[in-house]
Amino acid sequence: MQAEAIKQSLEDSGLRCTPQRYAVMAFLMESNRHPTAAEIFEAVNRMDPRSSRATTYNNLRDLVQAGLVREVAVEGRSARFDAKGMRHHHFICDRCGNVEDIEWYKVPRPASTSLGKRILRECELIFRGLCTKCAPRHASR
Amino acid sequence: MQAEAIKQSLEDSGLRCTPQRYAVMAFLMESNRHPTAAEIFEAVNRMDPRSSRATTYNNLRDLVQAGLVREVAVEGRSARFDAKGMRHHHFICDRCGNVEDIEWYKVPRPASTSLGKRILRECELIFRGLCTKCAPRHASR
DNA sequence: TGAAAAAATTAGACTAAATCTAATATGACA
DNA sequence: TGTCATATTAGATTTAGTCTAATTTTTTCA
Repeated sequence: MQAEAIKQSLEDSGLRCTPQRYAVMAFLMESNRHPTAAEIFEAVNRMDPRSSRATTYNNLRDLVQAGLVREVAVEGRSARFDAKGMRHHHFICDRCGNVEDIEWYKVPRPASTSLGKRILRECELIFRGLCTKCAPRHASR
Repeated sequence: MQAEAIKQSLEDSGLRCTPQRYAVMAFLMESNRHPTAAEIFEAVNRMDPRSSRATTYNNLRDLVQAGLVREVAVEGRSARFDAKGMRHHHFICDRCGNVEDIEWYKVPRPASTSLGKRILRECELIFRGLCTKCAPRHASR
């Protein structure tokens, strides 16, 4: 189950699976937003293991170094993080500033396939600087 | 000349062309990196007009609001800015974290044209999350 | 085992970026 | 010129993040 998987991936990366470290990972895995370090700190401390600010920041640093967590650049003042399970790129919309995940395709697809068509549509949005939510409404700008 | 153009664009946006405001704009126009607010503050104060920290931040805020300057999201702790002359999107490389400007195309081009080809190539890089500098070296990852 | 060493955690001090505040200066215009 | 809105200022405050030195936990290995 999940718990074992987290423990495993920590150890595969040469990190001990401490309660505090585990809690950070678990929270990041179940969260689909991109929480700030402060939010993670708060969430982890809402229930058990208790983790000081320093430990939370240290663990985030270690997890990023190990490649298990990615630091995401966003519009705003504080760095945000997300669990790096699937490969995706972070796209920031020009208009609303939201971060949108874009799948990472290992191999370019021909434009004739349906995946190829989807990719092309996404490309179009990227070059307009608009996320999928903003694009339809401003197609003509 | 430049000075007049800046004055004009400030006034077109309903902003008075104060010495401090002008200095920020002028510095951003001539700079091709994406300086931080602190760097802008320092640069503006190296020579004349003198601008307090609060004013520099206020002016940056106003310029962004007016659409003359854009706040750029980067990997790191402090927000960065650039003059928004040409429309381009900011792409952050997965590997090196650098910000790369990507032109903003108003209209999608057919893949048969040479511009179309270039766009497709750029799309490919984006979906790999790599900037042009990193992509060739890691094409096979 | 259990003593010594290594790794992790902690509270709280510190730093730096950005914002806020309240006082003062400047420019627009009747 | 006098009045009013706008802009600027110094410096205090807030907030995210880092650092430090002491303590706790885990590992190692005699």
